Amino acid sequence: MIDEKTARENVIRAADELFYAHGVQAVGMDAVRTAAGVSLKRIYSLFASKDELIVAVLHHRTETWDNGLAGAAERATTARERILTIFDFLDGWFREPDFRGCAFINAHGELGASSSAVTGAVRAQKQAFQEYVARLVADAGAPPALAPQLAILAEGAQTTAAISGTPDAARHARAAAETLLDAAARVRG
Amino acid sequence: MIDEKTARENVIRAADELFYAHGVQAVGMDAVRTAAGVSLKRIYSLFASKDELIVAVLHHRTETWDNGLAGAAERATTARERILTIFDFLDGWFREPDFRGCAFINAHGELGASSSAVTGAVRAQKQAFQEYVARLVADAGAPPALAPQLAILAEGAQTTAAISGTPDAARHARAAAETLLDAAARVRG
DNA sequence: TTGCGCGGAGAACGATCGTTCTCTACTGTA
DNA sequence: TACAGTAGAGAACGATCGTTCTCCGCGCAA
Repeated sequence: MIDEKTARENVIRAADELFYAHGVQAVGMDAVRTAAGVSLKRIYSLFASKDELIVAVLHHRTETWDNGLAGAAERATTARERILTIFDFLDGWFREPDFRGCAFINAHGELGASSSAVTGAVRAQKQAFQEYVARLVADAGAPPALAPQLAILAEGAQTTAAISGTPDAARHARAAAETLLDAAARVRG
Repeated sequence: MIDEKTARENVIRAADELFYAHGVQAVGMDAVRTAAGVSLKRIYSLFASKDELIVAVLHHRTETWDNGLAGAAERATTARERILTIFDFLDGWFREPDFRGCAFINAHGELGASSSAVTGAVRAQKQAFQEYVARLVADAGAPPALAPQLAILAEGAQTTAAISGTPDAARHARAAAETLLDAAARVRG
């Protein structure tokens, strides 16, 4: 038998892929069982309900996102460059063939009205991203008001890329971010 | 009996409110029937399927959105101001108690993977908005590259406001738009 | 070898959904 | 009054979903 940790990971990874590709409600637990290779009984011993599995998947997505962001930031030497790597990271993501928008935004649109657990997980992720941007903005010595503006650019790029089906939004958002950074630098001195 | 036009309007209006408040998949046709006061048989004589009703609702939302945007723009005298009224319009919308994000983004996240008709309607609306912004940018004599940047700000403000539950994003996006407009004017001379 | 406990496969259950069908009541005409 | 046509109310149908239950087979102690 597979040990509990591996089984958990298999279920979350399979559910993540299916939920992201088809939407949460369009994927039945049977499909998760088949994809994960873990029996339904086992799944329900690991997660009390589908709702709990959804939240676990969102937490897993948060880690993936954070790691991707941190990995992209490593290539930068200055705080300003580190901010711009956010949009380079988005650009690479948008070009992945199975890109289908931000899983958190999608989950919120689909379940936000009915599941407060989902709303909480999504809100926590977005707030963490806001704080990440705020740290970078502070490191760059830019005014704090710049942070939510950059975060809004990143959010808008994600929905625009998802709906349009092209990765152009990353480039546009990056250009806007540069303009905002330049303007902030000009004001500062 | 209600005439066909009124029945159609009643169904679309009822479905729009329910879909927006609870999500499309969470609302059954029975609930639409009850809210619209139109029998199921009649609904299915007006719309071949739920999918067709969803698309009709999205078209109705497009008109509402266009009218709201045009109404806000009327108050402006210059092209630059007309661009900024977009964010004033968003601000007012975000403050409505039943605001729950952009219906098109929500519908795309929920059904975009399974219904190409929904994807098409959503994509058409977003493209129309992009073109609207592009016209205003041209009227303002700003470089065309500014248009997608402003549109991305508007999209990002909508998702940020929906998830955070506060209307602050409209103010932040407006400030960013002003900076971008100023920078474009500075370059132009 | 025998008995036991546990896990896998998937059938079963109750609820709900989109869609269709049945039955009844009403309208207008001769 | 008798009749044809239509629309409303909601029951019915088949499918699907989340969740639970049953049955079977395998590994291990004595």
